[in-house]
Order: sequence, then C-alpha cells, then structure tokens
Amino acid sequence: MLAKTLKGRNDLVPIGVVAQRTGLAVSAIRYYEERGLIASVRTGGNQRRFLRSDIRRLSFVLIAQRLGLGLSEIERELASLPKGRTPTVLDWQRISRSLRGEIDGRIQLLTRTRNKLDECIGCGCLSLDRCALYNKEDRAGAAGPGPRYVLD
Amino acid sequence: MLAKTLKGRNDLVPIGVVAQRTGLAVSAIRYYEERGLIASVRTGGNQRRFLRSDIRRLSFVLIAQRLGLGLSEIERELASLPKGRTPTVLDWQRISRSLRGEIDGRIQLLTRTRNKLDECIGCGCLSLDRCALYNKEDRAGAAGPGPRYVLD
DNA sequence: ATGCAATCTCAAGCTGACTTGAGGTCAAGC
DNA sequence: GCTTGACCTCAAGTCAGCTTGAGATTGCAT
Repeated sequence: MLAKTLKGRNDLVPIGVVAQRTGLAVSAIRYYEERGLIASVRTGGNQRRFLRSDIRRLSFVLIAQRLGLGLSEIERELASLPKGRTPTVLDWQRISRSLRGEIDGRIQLLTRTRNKLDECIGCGCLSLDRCALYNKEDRAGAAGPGPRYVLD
Repeated sequence: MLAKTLKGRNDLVPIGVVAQRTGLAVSAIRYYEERGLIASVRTGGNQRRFLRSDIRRLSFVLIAQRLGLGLSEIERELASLPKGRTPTVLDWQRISRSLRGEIDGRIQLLTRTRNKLDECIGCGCLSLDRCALYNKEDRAGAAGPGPRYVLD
C-alpha cells in the first residue's frame, strides 16, 4: 500500500497521456522537448516517459503563451524550477507570482495606451509626429527579419 | 496661393518619404500595398506615389499591430475608411474608437486572467483540470498550422 | 503468437510578416 | 551626358511554432 502510493506519485507516463491531459498535439510535445522546455526518460524500446508533473509544467507553458510570451522567455521562467524533480507547491507559487508581474505590466501598458488614444480621439489626428500615442518609444528596437511580436 | 494650398494638401509622395515618416522599411510598405492595406498611383516611370494621408493610415496600422492585431484584421478595420480619398477627422475618430474597444477588451481579459491566477497562487496548483485559470475555454479553436496568436 | 494502436525519427511544409539579393530603370544635379 | 541614388520587380530566405508524412518499431491485449 505504501508502495502503491509512491508508485502513484512518481508515475512515468507516455507521450499520448500527456497529450490528452494538456490538449496538446503529440508533435507539439516532442517539439517542446526538443526546445528544452520539458525532459523525458526513455524506455528500453526508445519511447519517451514523462513525469506526471510535466503536465503541470506544460500547463504553465500554455498559460504563459496566452500572455504572449515566446518559448524562449518561457524557458527562462521555467529555468527556476527544479529540473528532473517534481516541483513543490512553493515552486509553483513563486513562478506564478512572476507571471502575475507580467500580467500587471501588460495591463499597465494597455491602460497607458488607452489614455493616449483617448487624447487622440479628441483631435482625430493619429499622426506620427504630432500624436502622443505613437512617438518612437520602442520602434527603433524592432529590427531583423521574422514577425515582430506584440505588446512588447 | 489657392493653388499652392491645394497642392500642399493633395501632395503625392514617393515611397522613401513614406518610409522616413513612418519609420517603416521601404520593403514593408511595398508589402503592405501588396496586401491591400494601402494603395498608390504610378508615375510615368512606374514609380509609386502615395497620398500624404497614407502616412496616417500606416500609423494606424502600426498602432493596431502593437495591440496584437494581424494584418488581415487591420485591413478589415481600415475597410471602413474611404479608399483613395483622404479621410476626414471624423473618419479617424470613428476608427480610433473602434480600436479603443479592442484595448478595453484586452484589458478586461487580462484582468480576469489575473484574478484567476491569484486564486491559483493560493493553492499552487496550476493544474489543467482542477484550476480555474486554464479550463478549455478557447483552447479548442486553435487548430491548423502556423503560429498561434496571442491573447485572443 | 499476433495484431494493431501508439510510438519512434527525420525531412519537409506551412503561416505571418517581412527582408535580402540580383539585376535593371528613373530622375535630379553637375 | 553622366553619375548617383532612389526606385522597380521577382524569387528566395528567415524566424517562430508548429504539423504532416514516410517508413520503421514497440508494447499491450487477446
């Protein structure tokens, strides 16, 4: 019974289960592993086995993605979790709070933008050089190819 | 003098000027034209000439992009502006207000997310099926290839 | 023992939003 | 008239974040 309890907590699950529980495609999970967001061990027959806690880890990835974080930023956040070991409740609390900071920042940025836009609606200008809404700020930094990501 | 005033308002400008005024690359402007976000007329020597008001149009594009709108969504917004004619202040006011609605929606979504996250920080769960933060909602709709866009 | 679903690898494709490069034309100043 | 820089087209490359497909293997249930 003790054995069973331990087994239950440290269960290794195949990729299909992880896919079902997270809603992710199997291919996406493999891709995340390749990117280093999650890790797996292999069976004798070369099949991946994940820790159950990786499901939670992936949940975090999905939430962070919805906030607009790129995979590399998410990786950075996740780096503070113990690798290979099941994270504790405290680990998750800490990282969730960090995410909360992200959200707060985004809300503030949007609120500022809205205020500026309100000024602009008054004059109907929307002009690059006269309008408060769009004066360079961070336009300069967005160089190179590839999509420019939103709401920096 | 009257002639001069009219000339000043209806000026046709080459692509380089538009680029300088908007901060966009020349190639990007050509791309936007190809996508139908702006239009141009051609000189005898096949060079593009834009209306001065297209600079403002592009400012709108840039602002909307920062809010996370894709080019096709932006195109839909812009469709309400008169094509080929210089928009009036009222035109811009109307479309700016529509953008404001977008921003409001995003702020609300983020605020809800933050509240849910706060509940979650209490329990440290972040679990897909037990946590209020991440229960399906719109996960289902995100099918097909290509990047999944943020903060729907 | 056998069948069949789940898994594996590796290469290639795809969308969005552009950039880069090659090779050629136009226009304004000297 | 000639150079120089701005402009043209068209094809191909890029990056992120995956998916799709081919062809081979594994592993659980009967």
